[in-house]
Amino acid sequence: MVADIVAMMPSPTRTPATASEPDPSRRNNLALLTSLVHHNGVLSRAQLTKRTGLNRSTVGTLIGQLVNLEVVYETAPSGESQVGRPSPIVHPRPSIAALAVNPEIDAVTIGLVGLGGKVQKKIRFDTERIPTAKEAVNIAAAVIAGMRSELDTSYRVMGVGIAVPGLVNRDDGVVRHAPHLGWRNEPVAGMLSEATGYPCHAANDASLGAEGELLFGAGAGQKNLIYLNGGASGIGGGVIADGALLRGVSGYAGELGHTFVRSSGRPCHCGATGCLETEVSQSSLFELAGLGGGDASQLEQALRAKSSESVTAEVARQVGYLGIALRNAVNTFNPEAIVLDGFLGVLHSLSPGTLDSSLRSQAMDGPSGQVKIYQAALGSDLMMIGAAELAFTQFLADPAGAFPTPTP
Amino acid sequence: MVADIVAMMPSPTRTPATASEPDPSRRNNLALLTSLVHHNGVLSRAQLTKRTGLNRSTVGTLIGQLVNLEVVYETAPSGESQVGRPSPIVHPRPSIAALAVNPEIDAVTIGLVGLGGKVQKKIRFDTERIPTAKEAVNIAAAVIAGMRSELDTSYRVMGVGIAVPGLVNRDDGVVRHAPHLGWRNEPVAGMLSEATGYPCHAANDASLGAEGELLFGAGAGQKNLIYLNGGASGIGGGVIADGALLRGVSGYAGELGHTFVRSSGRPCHCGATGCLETEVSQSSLFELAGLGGGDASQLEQALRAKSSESVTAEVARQVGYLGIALRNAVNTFNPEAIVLDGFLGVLHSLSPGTLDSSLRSQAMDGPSGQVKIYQAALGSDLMMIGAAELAFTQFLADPAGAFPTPTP
DNA sequence: CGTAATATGTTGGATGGCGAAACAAATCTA
DNA sequence: TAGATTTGTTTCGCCATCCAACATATTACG
Repeated sequence: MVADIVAMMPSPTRTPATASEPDPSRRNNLALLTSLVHHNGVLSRAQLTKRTGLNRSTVGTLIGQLVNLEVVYETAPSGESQVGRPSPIVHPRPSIAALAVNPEIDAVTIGLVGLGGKVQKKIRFDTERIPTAKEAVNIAAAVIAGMRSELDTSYRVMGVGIAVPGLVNRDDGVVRHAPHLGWRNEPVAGMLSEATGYPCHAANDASLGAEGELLFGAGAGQKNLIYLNGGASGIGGGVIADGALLRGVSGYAGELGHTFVRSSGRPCHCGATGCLETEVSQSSLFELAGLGGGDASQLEQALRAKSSESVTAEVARQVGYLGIALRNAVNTFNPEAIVLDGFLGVLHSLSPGTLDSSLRSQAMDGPSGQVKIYQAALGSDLMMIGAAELAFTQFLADPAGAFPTPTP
Repeated sequence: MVADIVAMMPSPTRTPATASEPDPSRRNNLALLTSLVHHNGVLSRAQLTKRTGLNRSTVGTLIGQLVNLEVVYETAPSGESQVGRPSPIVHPRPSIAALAVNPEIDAVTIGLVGLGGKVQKKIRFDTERIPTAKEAVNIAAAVIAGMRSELDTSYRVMGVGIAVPGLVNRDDGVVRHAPHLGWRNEPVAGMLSEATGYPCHAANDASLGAEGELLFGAGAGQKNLIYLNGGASGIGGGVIADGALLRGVSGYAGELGHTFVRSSGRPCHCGATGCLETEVSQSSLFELAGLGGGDASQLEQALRAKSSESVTAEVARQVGYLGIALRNAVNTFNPEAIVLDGFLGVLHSLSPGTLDSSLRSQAMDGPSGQVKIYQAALGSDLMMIGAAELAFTQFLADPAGAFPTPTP
């Protein structure tokens, strides 16, 4: 129970080589408490004291400030009581909110997520054809404009997060290349910021999925996890290492969909051959299932119903390649958990144990020892939560700082 | 600049609270300064002020403390002077030192490294046969015992770091499996600590190599780099992500030597097939070069002298597989630099540009855009420096804390 | 049913590190 | 030689935190 977060202790494993840039994991204690409440939902003041390692009195004054700032509120102690004076419960205020935008090949989804990670609102706007960046921004801006009066009266919106299936430079919000959307060098964050007046940030969808699963989903509490999502637009990946999202120098890290899994494999749109994404795709599964379209759960049902030799063979083939990619990832990252989303989760669920045993036999003893494979837990809310987290980041780092005021 | 990181900021940590110790933020900043001086060698006080973002006066008092603690010393300003009052130069005291131990299949090397990263002493003890863990510990203990009087009079030894070619659990110092040494579940850190009285820590050699190159070598200043070392005992890897070594849940991360590079490849000792380590090895290169043994630079010379079709073909074959592994790594990590050591550096040097162009064509545009490939810079000192860093870690996190006193 | 034990909130005071400002020192420029 | 510039030094005030003592709310127990 001794806090994994402790007041004012330098991390012994990370001695900063250069102090020229602020370490983003360092926060003041106000931020620490806000993050705890946001990510864990409901905690008593006593629990917060234990988790932070701060003094009772300090936590008292800090919570007082957060109450004044209307970031959290306290309620009477819960029914289940122990010996001693009951401790009030601290809740995140869902009226502190962030907007989330997720453009896909057939729709643009806009969501509103409150502090604490609950999706308050989700609007899916189906598009006739693949939206251009401009169209996606226009759609998002229009939907947000429609919500505007409600947002202004009932919420404090901290910003907008955009989850894009492609390479995104998180620092400047430019989509470098989103192959399935056909976007190149689109400054979506800037465009949407211009259109709405809110501060906007963009990132890769799978990276945000990884963060969402880390904080609120199947991987909650883990510090090292790999998230892999399989959808119509290929396979995206996000990696959490030591509690933080792996970003790389430009924020492009985590492209596990392009892991090499087959010699003389088919050419991939990325320019290489034998990528996981080209060998493992959901289209053939949908065909075998006799479905024209649909989501992962429909696919799973249809494949289970239609179990035949050809289905079994194709599933086995895809699981085999997935196993190779996972073996690599496990040897590379030594994670505690692998979270599979979309049709990759279906593959795992259809042949339970196959991936596990494939990992045990292929990956090295040490790294593979503790790995567990999960199916993703958050479903369609995941992208909203992950994208909103992007918009919350700045606020969580400084909850007492100036609240951004939209200037449309 | 950075002012906000330092003052009165806690940092989330994975270590339990030693709540009894006071003044955590001062310790933080002391640690910051000590690390800067250690890793950058020589800096003026003015530079330290800029780098840390701390106030002039604060840096003054902190440096004063470090001088009192005999961690650093100041000298007169350097000759090259600008407008304004010259700023004294701060040097790390090399008498603050750490011991380094590196067992290999044919030798055990023991080194002494001073604060600032300079190798003060290096003793290579050749062994008749592959040393057992016990033998390696005995050798190291004996050599250290021989140095003991000098250590006690002229140095303050912060501990011992052991670099082991294999899977090492950094937390408990147990070598899980070192295939080429034939070690399994050997608590080397505990054994050596028992034998010498110094606090001992162990880690994977390539991981430590990565840290060494990051802090003092070819990758100095980078925040995202991949280090790959090819030696007689296979291929080891270490990854620096966002300025910190990638460890994974048990510290086994970074095993890039077992990246999948070939379908239906040869079986590897790790249990899988098609590993980089089985397809790319130095033994065939040594054969072609007509050498029975030797180091990387000898190999390079011999291969250059003996250039023939068979040499060219084998080099091309190995570079091809290395390219696949690097492509994976680049897509996964989006690093700024790749540092190749040992015979992998030779491969790169023999066919300059091949790896680069192979990366540009295979890896994705975004991630590969900024990558540069380097040959390792530190040579045989690297392991000493990396291992010593392991022993310095605790000291760097709390330079004012209790200095460990050996109790033999 | 009342007292003890336990856990936690609350308050006031003490601590200690840091930044700001004013001043001093050392160098370059003109 | 005077001014500009940069940096070390000193003093002072701030403020987040911890500590200790006290208050409060609940369970445990006779």
